Amino acid sequence: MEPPKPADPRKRPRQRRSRATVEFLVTATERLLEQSGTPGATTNRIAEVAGVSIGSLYQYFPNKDSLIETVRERHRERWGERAEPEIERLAQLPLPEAARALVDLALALHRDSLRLHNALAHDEPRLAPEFQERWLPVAVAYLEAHRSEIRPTNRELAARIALEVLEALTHGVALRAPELLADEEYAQELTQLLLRYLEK
Amino acid sequence: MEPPKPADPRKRPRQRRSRATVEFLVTATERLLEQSGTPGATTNRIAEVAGVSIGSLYQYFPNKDSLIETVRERHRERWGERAEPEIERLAQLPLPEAARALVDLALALHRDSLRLHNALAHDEPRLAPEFQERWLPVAVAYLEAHRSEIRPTNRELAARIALEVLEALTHGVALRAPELLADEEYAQELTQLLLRYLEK
Amino acid sequence: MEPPKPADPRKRPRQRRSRATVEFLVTATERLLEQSGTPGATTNRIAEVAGVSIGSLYQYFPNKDSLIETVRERHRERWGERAEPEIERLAQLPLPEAARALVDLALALHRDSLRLHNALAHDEPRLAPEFQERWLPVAVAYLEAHRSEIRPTNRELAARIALEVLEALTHGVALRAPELLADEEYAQELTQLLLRYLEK
Amino acid sequence: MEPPKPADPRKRPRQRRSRATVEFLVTATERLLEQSGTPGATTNRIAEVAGVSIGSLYQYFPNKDSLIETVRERHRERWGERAEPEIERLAQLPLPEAARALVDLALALHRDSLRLHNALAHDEPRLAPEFQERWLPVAVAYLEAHRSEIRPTNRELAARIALEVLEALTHGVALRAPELLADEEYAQELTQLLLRYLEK
DNA sequence: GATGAATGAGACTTCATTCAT
DNA sequence: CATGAATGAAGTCTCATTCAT
Repeated sequence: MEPPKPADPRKRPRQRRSRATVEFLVTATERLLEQSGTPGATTNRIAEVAGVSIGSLYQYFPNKDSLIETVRERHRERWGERAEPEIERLAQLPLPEAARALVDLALALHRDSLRLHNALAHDEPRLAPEFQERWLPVAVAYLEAHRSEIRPTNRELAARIALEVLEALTHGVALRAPELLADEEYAQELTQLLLRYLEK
Repeated sequence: MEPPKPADPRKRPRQRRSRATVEFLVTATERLLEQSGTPGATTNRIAEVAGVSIGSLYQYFPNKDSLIETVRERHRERWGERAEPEIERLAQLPLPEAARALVDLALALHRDSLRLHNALAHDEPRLAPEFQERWLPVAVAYLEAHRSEIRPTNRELAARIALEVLEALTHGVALRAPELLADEEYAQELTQLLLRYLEK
Repeated sequence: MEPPKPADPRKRPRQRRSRATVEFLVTATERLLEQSGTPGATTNRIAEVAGVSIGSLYQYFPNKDSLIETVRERHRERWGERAEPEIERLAQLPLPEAARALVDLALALHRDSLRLHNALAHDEPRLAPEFQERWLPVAVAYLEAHRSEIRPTNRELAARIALEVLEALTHGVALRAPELLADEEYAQELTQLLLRYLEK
Repeated sequence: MEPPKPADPRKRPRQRRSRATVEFLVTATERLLEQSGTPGATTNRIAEVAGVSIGSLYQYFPNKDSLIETVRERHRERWGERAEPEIERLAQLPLPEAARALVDLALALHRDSLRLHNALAHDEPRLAPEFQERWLPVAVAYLEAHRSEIRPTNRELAARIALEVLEALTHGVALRAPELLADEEYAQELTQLLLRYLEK
C-alpha cells in the first residue's frame, strides 16, 4: 500500500565523530533486531542503545526503514565477502566436493548470524531473492560446465531448486532446530539431497 | 522479555448467537489478513468487518494474539482435514507414487490459501513445526515400512528432511514464484528431489 | 506541495456523549486559535483543553487540518446565518441605504469574531474567496438591477472591487485598528467610499 | 505569553567577509521564502542554501525570527527606495494624476515581489502598518495642500482610508487574482475608487 | 451480553538551537 | 571565527485495550 520508502542515507557523515555515530546506530539496530526483532527496534530505543540523541538518528537516516535497510545491506555484504571467495573456489571442484563445501558454507553462514538473519528475513523475505539473483547465474554456469554428469536437462530450473533447497533447509533449520546447523550427519544428508538430485 | 501472552479464547461460546459472533470475528480476521496482511488487521477493523462491536471482540478473545492464534488453528485444521485422508491413501502407495502425490498435495494446499498462509507464516513460523510434529511420525512409519527400498538409515532425520523440503520448496515458491505452484515440470522435479534422496 | 488534506470527519458521532466530545473539541480549537493562533493550537493542547484524550480527537478527525477546517466551516456558517437574511433585506433597498447597511453588517461581523477570524484568515486566506464567490452574483445582480444609477459599466469588476473594499477595509482595520470597527465616522466614510465609487 | 523574541542582528558585521556571510544568509532566506513559504524556510536549509554553516548563522542572528525580521526590513527598504522618489514626484501632481500614478506604483511594487511579499505578510501583517506609518504624514500633507478640492474634512482619516484601500486592493488582488495586477481596466477603476472618494 | 466512546502509551519525525572541535 | 555534529522538546498520529451506558 505504502510505496517502500527509499533508503538513501540523508547526509554522508564527514567527520570521524559522525562516522562513529552512524556506526553506533547501525550496530544498535543490529543488536535490537537480534534481541527483540522488528517490533523491539523502535527509533527511540535504537538511539538510546546507540547512546545518541534521536535527532542524530534522523540526521543520517531519513526514516526507520532506511536504517533497517542499511543493516540489511551490511548483513548482505558481510555474507557476500565471506561467500564470494569460497564460491569461486568451489566452482573449480568436482560436483561431490562442491556440493559438500556449499552445504558447509550455507550452514556456517547461518550459524554465525542466526538471530540477525532471522529478524531481517522476517518482514522482508527480500534477502533470499537477492541471494538467488546473485548466485543463480553462477550455479547455472556450473551445471552447464558439468552437464555430462548432470541429470536435469532444464538446468536453470535445477539450479533454482538447488539454491532454494540450500537456502530453505539451512534457514528453516536455523529457525526450528538450530542444533542441526552444526550436525555433521545433517550436513552429509543435505549434501546427499543435492547430489542425488543433480547427478545422473 | 515480553510476558507470554495468553492464547486461548476467553470463553467457549455456548449459545448459538455467540458462536456466530466468534465465527464472524475469525472470518473477518482471515479476510483482513489475506487482503492487507498483519498491518491491516487491527482489532477495530476486524470488529468492523465482522459487523460486531470492538467490545464484543474482547468478550470472546482476551487479546489480539489469541484471535490470530485461533485463525491459525483453524487454518491448520482446514489443511488437516484436507491432508489427512489424502495422506492415509498415500501411505498405501509405493514410494514413487506416494512422493508424487505428496508433492501434488503440498502444491495444491499452498495454491489454495496463498495469501492467508503467508500472512500467518509471517510473524510466527510456528506453522511449519506443527506441520512437522503432526506428520513426522507418519512419515517415519512409512519409511520404516519401506525400509528395504530406502537409502538413509537414520530414518527420522530423513523424514524430517523430506518434510522440510516439501514445506520449504512449496512455501518459498509460493512467496517468490507463485506461478510454479501450478507448473507440471516443477512438480516433477520436486518429486525427483524427494525420490532420489530417499531411494536406494 | 502537499495536497491539502481532505476534511471528512472520520466517524459520525452517534451517541449524545460523542456529539458532546466533538463539540468540546471544536470549541477548544476555536478558543486556542483565538488565544494563540495556529501555532498554539496543537492537537495535544486541543485535546487537553477539550478535556478529552488525544485518541478521542483522532476518533473524530482524521488529522489536525480537518479539525481546523471544521472550525472554519462553522465560522463561515455562523457568518452566513447572520449575513444571509440581512443581505436579502438590503437587496431591496436603494443604493445609499444598502451601502450603509452593508458596511454596518461587515463591521459588526468582524467586531464579533475578531480574533477567531484573524486566526482563521491567517494561513488560509480562503475565507475571503469563498465570501466573494458566495456574494459576487448577488452583488452583480443588484448592480444590474440598479444600472441606471450606476457608473461603472463593467459591473462584474465593479462588484468585485466593492466586495474587496468591504472585506479589506473591514478585515484590515480589524487587525490594525480595531477601535475603528465601532467608529461611526469610519462607517460613514466607508459608505461614502462605496457609494461614490458606484454612483453615477 | 511568549517571551518577546529579540529581533536584532547579534553583532554588526565589521569585516568584509562577515558582511558577505550575512548577505548570503539574507538572500538565501528570501529565496526560500519565495519558493516554499514559511514552512520551507528552516534554519538549516537557509544555512545550506547560503553555503554557510548553521553555526555561522547563529553567529550573526540570535534566532530565526531576527533573520526573518532582517529580510522584512530589507524588503521594506527596497520598496522604500523605489517608492520614495516616485512619491515625491507625485506629491507635485494634481490629484487625478497623482492618484493614477500612485495606483500604478502600488501595482508595480506588488507585481515585482509577489511571492516574497506574500510570504512576509503571511505571519506578520506588520508590513502594512509600517507602510502606513511611513506614508501617512505625506498623504495627510498632500490632502491638506489640496484641501480646496478635497471632500473629506477629517483628512487624517481620509488619508488612512486611501492608503488602506491602496494596500488592500493591491495586496489582496496579488493573492487572489494576480492577473489583475497588470490589468489596465483594474488600474483605472482603482484610480476612480480613490479619486471619487477624495474629490469634492 | 452488547455497544462504541474513550483512553493513553508510545511510535515516528522535525527543527530551532547549542557546543565540541 | 567557522564548522557541522549533536541535542531534545514537542508535534502528529495509531492502535490495543478498557469501561460507562
